[in-house]
Amino acid sequence: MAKDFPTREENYSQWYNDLVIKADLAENSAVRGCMVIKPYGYSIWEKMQAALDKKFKDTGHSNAYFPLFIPKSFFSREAAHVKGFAKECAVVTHYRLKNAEDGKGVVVDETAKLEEELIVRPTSETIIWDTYKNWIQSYRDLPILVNQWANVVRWEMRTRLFLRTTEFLWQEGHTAHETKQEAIDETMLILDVYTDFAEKFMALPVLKGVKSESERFAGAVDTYCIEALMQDGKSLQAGTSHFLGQNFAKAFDVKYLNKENKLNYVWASSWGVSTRLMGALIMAHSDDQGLVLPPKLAPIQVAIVPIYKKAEQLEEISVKAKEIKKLLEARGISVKYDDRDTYKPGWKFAEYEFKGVPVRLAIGPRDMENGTIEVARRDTLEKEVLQVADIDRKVEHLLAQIQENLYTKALNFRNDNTYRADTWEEFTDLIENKGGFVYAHWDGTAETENKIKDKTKATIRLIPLEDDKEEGKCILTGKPSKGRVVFAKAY
RNA sequence: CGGGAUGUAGCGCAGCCAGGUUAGCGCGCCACGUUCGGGACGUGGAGGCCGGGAGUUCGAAUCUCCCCAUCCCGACCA
Repeated sequence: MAKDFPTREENYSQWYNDLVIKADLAENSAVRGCMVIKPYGYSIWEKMQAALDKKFKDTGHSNAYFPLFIPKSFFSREAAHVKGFAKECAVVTHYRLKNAEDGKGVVVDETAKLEEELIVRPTSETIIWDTYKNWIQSYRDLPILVNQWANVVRWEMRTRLFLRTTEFLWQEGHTAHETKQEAIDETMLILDVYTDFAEKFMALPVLKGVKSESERFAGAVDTYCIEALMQDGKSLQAGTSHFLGQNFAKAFDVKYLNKENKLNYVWASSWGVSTRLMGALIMAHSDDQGLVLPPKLAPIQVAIVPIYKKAEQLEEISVKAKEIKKLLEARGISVKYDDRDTYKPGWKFAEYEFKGVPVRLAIGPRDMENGTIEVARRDTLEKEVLQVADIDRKVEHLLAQIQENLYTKALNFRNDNTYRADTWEEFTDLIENKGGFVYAHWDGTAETENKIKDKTKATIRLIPLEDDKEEGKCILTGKPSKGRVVFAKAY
């Protein structure tokens, strides 16, 4: 299936593109910039959804669903918001087609023009705050802790599977609170939820921080984020959580009566992660042999391959294999027993390897005689022959070990690719020749940030939250800096 | 929207410059047989409006013009 596959060294972006397609995760569709997420890829996304959804519910949130379409006028209510999204909105102007006069196909029926155009949501703050206005009258209605799983559309000029597509899937949480502090607490709570998810499920270490003004969400007071380092030394924003202040409450006139019978604007947060996480997952762990998936997100955690010559052998092996499958499933492990006769064992080995299945078991006639089984792990590509007794416990343990190992490997990689720069020369050298995260001083102005971006293509990924604030001088202007920020080239 | 390139079988490509029988090759696909502990082999077979349209010509995948689509670079991008 995937023999001619470039190494990361040879061509990193080709490696990524080929991996996504050849591992059956997604493909380009007939619609420019929009992808088809294939069953194998989608089942990974479903696992992500399930884990995140549980975390949201466990922290008191409920799911709801708001419309795909947003009246155009809603967008202009919040000035910064419309400015940020105006350039990438799909607009619905008509609601009917008709047969073309020349009989060739259909054309837009110009008489069916919408009174007010509809925007296909690039995010849902506006429609949601217009709705919340009706839900909120008193402090007793607060907080509102709602999340929605949805698709959104942002008309991107250039797209890449999972990393940037015109339409993508995500979740967006939208909360309303009595006080500023509650809204900030919510923003930070979700940042921790995302961090925990990235580290525990994706095996992906992330940096937490706040965005500089130029990277801030359109309409937010503060945007917090988690950033992860990919194997090519570029940073990927894996999730954002915004403290919206009272911006949307004021734009949509959402007030509540407090206990003192006084009207106040509510305080808000919004937060989201998207199918972009799939890109992060792929680029964080995979190698030149293909996809590597952390056990907690792998659709198939264990593949069992029988090795046999005759039909009677297969029958005998199948009995044993199915027995093992049951034992593993009893421990909550997802298992695929692949007894297809249409592919040879070697082919199957290569396929499961390429698709990142964490553990592969092989049973052949020799094993049947010796009471053994071959166990291969995807992360290290190591193989060993174990006694089949107690195999379910051994595999369960191995899966946990793989999960741990992937995280450690990714963390070591990040540590090895995190630098400090004190001069402009050091900085440009690191950005150009090494990549990775570079901690450096910055004078705090958008102007300097932009100049650095123009000169090096590196941007401020985040301002660390609770780093020891060390004073210094801006690497570009030499002006005073209150603390180091994290620079990197980014996706 | 600028610069460059490419459209030939499901996928990847050759053929085009120097027009000429039935358009090839690899992978994949189907059937049968032998195989099966790291991507098997043999034999036979199916599959093409050569991106679309117009033109030149006795004759066009090949030459000319127009159109369409895709990819790469740039601009753009919470």
